[in-house]
Amino acid sequence: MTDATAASQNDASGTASNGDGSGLYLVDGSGFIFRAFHALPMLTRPDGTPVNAVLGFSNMLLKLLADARAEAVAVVFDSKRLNFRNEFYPDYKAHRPEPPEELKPQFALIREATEAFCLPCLELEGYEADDLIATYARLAQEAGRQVTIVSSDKDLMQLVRPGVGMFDPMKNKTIGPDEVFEKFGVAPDKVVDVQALAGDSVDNVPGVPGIGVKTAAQLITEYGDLEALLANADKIKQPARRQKLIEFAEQARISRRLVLLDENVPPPKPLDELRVREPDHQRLIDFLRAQGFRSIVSRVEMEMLKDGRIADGAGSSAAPTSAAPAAKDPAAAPSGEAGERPARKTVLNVPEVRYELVQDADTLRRWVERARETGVLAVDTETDSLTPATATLVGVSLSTEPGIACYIPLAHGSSTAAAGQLDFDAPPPPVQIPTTEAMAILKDVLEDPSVLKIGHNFKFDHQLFARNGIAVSPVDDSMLISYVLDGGAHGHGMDELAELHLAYTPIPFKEVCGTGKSQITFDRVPLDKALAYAAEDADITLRLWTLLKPRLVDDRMVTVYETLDRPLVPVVADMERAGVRIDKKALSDLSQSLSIRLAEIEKDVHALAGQSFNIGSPKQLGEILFDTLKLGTGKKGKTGAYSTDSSVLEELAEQGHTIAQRVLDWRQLAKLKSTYTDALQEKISPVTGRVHTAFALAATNTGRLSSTDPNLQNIPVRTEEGKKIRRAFVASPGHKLLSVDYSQIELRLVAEMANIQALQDAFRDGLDIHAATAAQVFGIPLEQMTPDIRRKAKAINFGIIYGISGFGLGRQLGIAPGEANAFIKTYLERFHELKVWMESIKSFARQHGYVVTLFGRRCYMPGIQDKNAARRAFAERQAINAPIQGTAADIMKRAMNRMPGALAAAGSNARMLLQVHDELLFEVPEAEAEDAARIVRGVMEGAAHLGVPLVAEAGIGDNWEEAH
DNA sequence: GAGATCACG
DNA sequence: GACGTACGTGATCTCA
Repeated sequence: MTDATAASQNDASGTASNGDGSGLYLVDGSGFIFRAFHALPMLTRPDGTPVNAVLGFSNMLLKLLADARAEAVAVVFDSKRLNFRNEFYPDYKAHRPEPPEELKPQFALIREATEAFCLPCLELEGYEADDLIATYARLAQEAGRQVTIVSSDKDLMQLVRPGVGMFDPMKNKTIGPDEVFEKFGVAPDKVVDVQALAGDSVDNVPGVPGIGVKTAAQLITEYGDLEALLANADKIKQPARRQKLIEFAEQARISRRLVLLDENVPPPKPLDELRVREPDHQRLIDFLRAQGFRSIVSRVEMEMLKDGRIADGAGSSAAPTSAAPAAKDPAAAPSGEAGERPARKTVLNVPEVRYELVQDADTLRRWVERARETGVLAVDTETDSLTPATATLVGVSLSTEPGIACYIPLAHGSSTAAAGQLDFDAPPPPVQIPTTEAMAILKDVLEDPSVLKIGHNFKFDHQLFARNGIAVSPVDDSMLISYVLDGGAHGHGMDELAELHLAYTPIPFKEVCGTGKSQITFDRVPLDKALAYAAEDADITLRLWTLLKPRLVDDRMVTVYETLDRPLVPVVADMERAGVRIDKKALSDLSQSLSIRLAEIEKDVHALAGQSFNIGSPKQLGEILFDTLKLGTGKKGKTGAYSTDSSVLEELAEQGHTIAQRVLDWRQLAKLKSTYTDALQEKISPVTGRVHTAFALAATNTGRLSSTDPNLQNIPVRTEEGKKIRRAFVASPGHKLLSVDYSQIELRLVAEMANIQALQDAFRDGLDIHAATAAQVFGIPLEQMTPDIRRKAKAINFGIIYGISGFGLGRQLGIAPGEANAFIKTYLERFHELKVWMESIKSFARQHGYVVTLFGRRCYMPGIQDKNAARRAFAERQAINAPIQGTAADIMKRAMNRMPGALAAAGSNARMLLQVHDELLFEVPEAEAEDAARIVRGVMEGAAHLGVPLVAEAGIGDNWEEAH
């Protein structure tokens, strides 16, 4: 974004002031601490002190200082003691629980942070931050200064007025009169009257019982204000409401006093002291470094380098640059001359950016040259759809160094004419390099082994270039680097990482293309907007890479990235591009027959219920079953609604209630129809005639892939009806489908990682593992094994993988938790190594906040230190499961990475199409099927060399059901 | 947009 | 003794 854009955005948002440096930002420090603490994943300093809220706070200030430009910023805190409201209403905020343990040490650190930023801290005993904010807002407004309250607290919304706005730093959204009206249904000056009636359970403000915000707003709108309403309470038509208003009139008045902010508290610092100040950079860096905030520090340092502040070793004493004139120094500049001061551009600002629109071949060649010099090139493609296998390439953006980027439009049309529509009045399309020519110029550098290409989710771009005959290499992916470094700690989308690491909000896609029905494709975006958006993406990608790449070495995660995730990009890109063939006719026939059967069942169910209702509505169904028909009492969930999930319905069906069984049938068929037979047909590409899923490489907490749009990892297989859908996945003419899956990989990995001798022996002997464990645990010889005992052992084996609990196992087996606990006890005695291993994992997780797979992948477990026992227990089960599931995922990735090479070396024409966690699906010329099966099994079984053998089983067929 | 439900490993 | 439970995903539907 250019500075001009940034400035205009600020103005448009209404948060900026007159630009004369007299504006004032009042940050609700206390409010922010709590919100940041709960919104951000737990982070600790090397010494164990939690600092997540401190990081959020620092990032927020940094961003604010960059955005606020010429404004003064002050941070306001609550005083620790009780405040004046408790004097007339002792219960005020009485139900507030103690702050969480991890938050307590952060209060002091946040004050330190404020001081490190050289910002004034405002607090006053006996008053809340909100009262101070109200007072300073009034004072500043009277002095003609524009005020922006940085908070999202609804209690502050009463202060919004001309000259006083609010800004929500977490949502990055301004709050003006319109937003206040949306929330309270009245103008800001009536907010306290509404709050007085509606009350607030969080702050323990009583209000009037039975009246919520909606009703309160309606009443205040009708009567003008609270006193007028109370005076006319007897005229209210609704009897219950009238009575409550009369009865609780005094309580409403007290509530109003509680929520009304005091604008006249004695200000702890004179308003004039709240002026723009130049931060002491060295002090700030020292503080941030002490908290271990590396990315933030390097950002500040980068800025200082740019301004020549580090070269001479000086911090704040360095000579001011032209962008930060001496008048900034409060000592040198007597207050009161604010009007003459030019807008400040602090060193904390996002550096100046230069984005160029490339519309001719020579300019593009210059960018290619530049990339050859720097050796790195961030690349991002823009298309007209999210399916890269079939999307049209609309443009390419490049960045060679931070702040320097370009956009090369290739297929932009006229922005006013609708796509494919003839409009002779429309302006002609813009000047663009023909796609083939641009690709020819780019091919050299994209395939140049000495230029590293950097993308964010490059799998997408890889496909587009592959379709243009370009095999991009070598490639780094900032999304995957982030995933390897911080998997489980947060998401890895570019916008989220930009917020987190760069304290910057990229231009939202919807701002460029709109949303919903009026959304346009990127080829219809005007070039100036396309440039700002697309070039920014390449710029941010490069910046993120610069920050994250060195951490791979520091955190010893290079091997995981280099051997598992990085090589996967071209492999999975080719799978997505290949797509899978679907028999559309089979699906549409299935849809039709399902429609008929659903209609029949629906008729039955309505007859059994004695009335017509929506079976698809769990709410209506619950009411029919338990209120109307009174089939048992029903159990209610958190929301107070009856649960009608399959376990409940199955129980009713067993008691002989036909309707429950019929609803179960209906549910199953409705699911199959809506999720699979209908939706899948629409996902067949008209271009390739196949379905192209997207495999997410950085979505799961354990290292698995996931599949979306459509999800091809959850195609039915368990029921007979479901298998019909799987039969619609077919091979091309002359081809077969080959499915190869790992046998019991997760249980083998438990035996390996926990070093369970007896279990390892059983696997080495090639025994039926569930029968073998049953024999060991229940002491029954294999020859006497019964299916029921084997079933129980199987359930325990699965339970182990999930981080077993007696309750869960009991529910699975339909036995009492106590009985299940006895099974677990015996199991752990027989396989005593397991218990030791599980304890060591949990202890490791508690100590480090993450767990590790056999191949070194880290999975962060934010909940492991939670004070709440249930949440902690949940995290402990995750901690047991993640290394098992994650190691299996690692092994599968190793196999996938070796697969194309192994197939090519053997001269096989098999194509890998899908991965379903422990299964790979291939399409292979009929005559080669058996050979391919042998090669694939070899690669999969050889993907890791462990104490237990890995076994892969292959199946061949004309469709997926047959091959599986 | 959240919650309930259910398809898969 | 308390917490509320099997682990990991994504899509669809209803309802506020």
